[in-house]
Amino acid sequence: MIDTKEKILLTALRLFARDGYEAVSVSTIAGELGMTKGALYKHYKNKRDIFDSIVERMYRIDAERSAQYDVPADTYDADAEAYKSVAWDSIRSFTTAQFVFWTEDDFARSFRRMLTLEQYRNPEMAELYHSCIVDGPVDYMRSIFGEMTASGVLTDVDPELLALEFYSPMFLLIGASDIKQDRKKHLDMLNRHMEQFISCYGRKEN
Amino acid sequence: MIDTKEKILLTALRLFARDGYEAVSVSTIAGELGMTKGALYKHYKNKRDIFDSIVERMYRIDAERSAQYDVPADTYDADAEAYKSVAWDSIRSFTTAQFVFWTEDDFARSFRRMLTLEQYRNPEMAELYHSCIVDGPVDYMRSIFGEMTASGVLTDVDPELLALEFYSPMFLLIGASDIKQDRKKHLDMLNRHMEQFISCYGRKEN
DNA sequence: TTGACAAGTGAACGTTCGTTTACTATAATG
DNA sequence: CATTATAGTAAACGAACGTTCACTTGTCAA
Repeated sequence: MIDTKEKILLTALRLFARDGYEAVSVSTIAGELGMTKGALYKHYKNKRDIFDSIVERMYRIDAERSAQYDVPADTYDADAEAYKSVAWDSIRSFTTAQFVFWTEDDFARSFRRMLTLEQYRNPEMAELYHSCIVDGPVDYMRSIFGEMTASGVLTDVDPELLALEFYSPMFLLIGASDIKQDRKKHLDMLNRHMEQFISCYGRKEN
Repeated sequence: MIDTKEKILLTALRLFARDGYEAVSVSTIAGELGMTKGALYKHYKNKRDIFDSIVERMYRIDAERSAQYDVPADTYDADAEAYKSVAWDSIRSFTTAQFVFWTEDDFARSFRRMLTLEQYRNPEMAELYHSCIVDGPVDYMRSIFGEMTASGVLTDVDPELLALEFYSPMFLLIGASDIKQDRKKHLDMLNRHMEQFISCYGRKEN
């Protein structure tokens, strides 16, 4: 089979995401694929090589997604009222897309869980974990809110605090989705949170 | 030494919290204490017994803390304005105490990290993790906010949404404290969040 | 047809795992 | 003083670990 290497990577990721890297044996990965562990070494030079390939893959996926979502936001030449609704709309859809990505996309969901399990052993994984789903998103929202405050679309509360208020419910709901798979309810809570946030901090008028 | 059993428990917890249960060997635990692994079996019948003792210990600690913090809140016989400030003050101090507990108390902090690492393997650990630091606190705040809304001290937004808005920043900051040990900043953010929350949702007048 | 190569088997490697056992030193108890 | 319990060591157990290797296929190009 031509995509055996891919199957190994995905199976290993699924197991790493449940049990942690150390707790998953090469035999188990091979067993899940109906082959012997010796065969794995035709595709990866060792167990760590599989792990590294997973991380490398995620870097690639993340780069592609960033490129896709980096609308330069230079389109605020229209009137203020239009800019306002466009800004909130794009925040809404971006946030929802991020939530769906981290909770429903098989690779991203497993990768996030794997990072969760590796964060305390490996400083590099800790850094990656936080830049992906803790500090990273908060910093990103802070920079957006900073611009919006400057444009007068937001009340002038400290953007860092606003970013925390905005993102942390999403962070909690992502974690909650790992156990209760009540997708509808979590998405609903996320949307209600965003509306609440906008009604609290979005400026009604100029 | 009379408290060897205690030292074993604390050392094992510290290692479990960093590497995960499976990745910690009995030899390593013994080695950290300067003894051979055979000696461990004079105190615990096997490795799992150490883990179970840790969980049992946390149950005990949690029960003691609940008993201590369960002020029956039956003291809202004073005038509304006084009740209001008393309610917010106790929420503030309770929240801060919880944050300090989960981020600075050695046992609680390690236990929380251990649960984080075990949550995907063991449904019982998943349940415990969420009841301790995800759904549990949210549900608790929801019931408090429900009462407060009924008393007219809070705007009548859905208490479940309010609980999410209130607790999730604390949840994120607890996680953030695991890497950046910027204790002052996290406590500061938590306090600013609470003031922001109160100014948003606390009724200024009756 | 032949030869090279890719992919998988199964056994073996040395190491480490959790656990048990025989034994020893120390300290408390009759 | 004799004895019994406690807390430790050191060695061994079988099983599982990651990894390697000789060997067998099947496929495809020369």
